[in-house]
Amino acid sequence: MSTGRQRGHAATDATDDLRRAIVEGVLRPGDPLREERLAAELGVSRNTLREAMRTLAHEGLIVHEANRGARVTTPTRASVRDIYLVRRTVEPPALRAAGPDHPAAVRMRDAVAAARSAARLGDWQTVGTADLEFHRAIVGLSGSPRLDAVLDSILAELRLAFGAIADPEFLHAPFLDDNVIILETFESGRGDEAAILLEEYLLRSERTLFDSPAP
Amino acid sequence: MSTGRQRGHAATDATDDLRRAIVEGVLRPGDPLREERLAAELGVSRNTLREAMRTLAHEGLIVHEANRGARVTTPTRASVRDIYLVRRTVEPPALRAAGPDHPAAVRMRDAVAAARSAARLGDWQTVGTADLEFHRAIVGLSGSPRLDAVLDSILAELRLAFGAIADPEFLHAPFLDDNVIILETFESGRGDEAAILLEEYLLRSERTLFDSPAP
DNA sequence: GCATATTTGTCCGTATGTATA
DNA sequence: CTATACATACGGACAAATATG
Repeated sequence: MSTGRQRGHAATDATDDLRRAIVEGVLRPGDPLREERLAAELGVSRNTLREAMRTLAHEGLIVHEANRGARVTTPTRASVRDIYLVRRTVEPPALRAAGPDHPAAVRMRDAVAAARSAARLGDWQTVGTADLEFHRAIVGLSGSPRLDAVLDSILAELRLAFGAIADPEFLHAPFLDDNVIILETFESGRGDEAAILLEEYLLRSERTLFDSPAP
Repeated sequence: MSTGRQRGHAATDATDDLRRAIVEGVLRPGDPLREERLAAELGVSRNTLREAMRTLAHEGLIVHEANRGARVTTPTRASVRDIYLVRRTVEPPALRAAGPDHPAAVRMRDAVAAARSAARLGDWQTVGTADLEFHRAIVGLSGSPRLDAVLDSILAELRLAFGAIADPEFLHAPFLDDNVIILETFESGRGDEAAILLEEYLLRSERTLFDSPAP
């Protein structure tokens, strides 16, 4: 997983690479981000790396301590609770406001399909990705680039918290059917009902995360 | 507006200075941000300035064009509409979920008081600031640092859009009483009702902005 | 408690590429 | 089409803060 692609804007590429490394767990919560070392690893200068780190700090994936550099953010119970509060605030209204003929609805269908087939193969990593894509698609119904950005940032943080949990099957398996039901309810025109189901889903999902070993 | 204060972290200070300059209209929408010039003006190096610009780009106050540098974001009808959609999504639920004994409620009271007394003096600039503080306080009821951050960013963008309008009295005067009523309704324990009033307020406020000369 | 090694925070000089007069 | 201005990016430097032996 290194070269080959056409690397464009160095700072943006470094941001993306570093974000991926954090979200995929290559860099773990609490890990210090040494500038010299990291810059060499990403193939950019220290200045460019620092630009990338600013962005990720703004996204909440890393935290700066004065004169002590940056570390990968350590998720806490409070931050997970907050993330789910944001999700409950942002996701259900999108289902309420849009109709089933909305163009973004196909994204929802595709995501559910991808999650189901990955689950049959036992690929829980992919199930997780598809699950998050499903919820991104829901917010996509609102047609708001700003709400999209909020959810992207929030879900990246959540994946960071997921990383602290060993067993992704335990995390995603119970909710596959929920997504299907939410989708079907929405597609049958009962957006309000789908929104309520989604809210319940989010409450249960949060509880699952809290009842798990790590955080 | 220059020295005197104790300047700490240069990058952070530069970010704050630049944000202020944009939000207060010293730099106007579409203005190019020349690195050499701006860095000198802010008293930092170009590298440090670039870190600051990354943050502001993430906040939506400036936009980068590849190899052509950054400019102050030009608000559009679409962006104003989106900003209000986010506000309607985030603000009313906060009123619904919290009770009138919530500690953040005093912020609401203070903001309303400040707006009223500034209005008596005809200081519409201050009225505007207090108005936004009122809505920040509402979201503060939710106790969510992430929703706070969302609203901060959104309202900074909105102030940028306000800047395009000549007459702040026209913009804020009609809504002074709304805030008072929303506050009273909330304090009497009718949070749901207050949320509905707030939603209507936001719809009217958006329309006022659209009916105004500039955007 | 002190001397030393690391690391950040910051700045400068400069090379390269891209857009514009 | 050439010249100019500018953004992008790199590498080196150094003081100050911090960790380490």
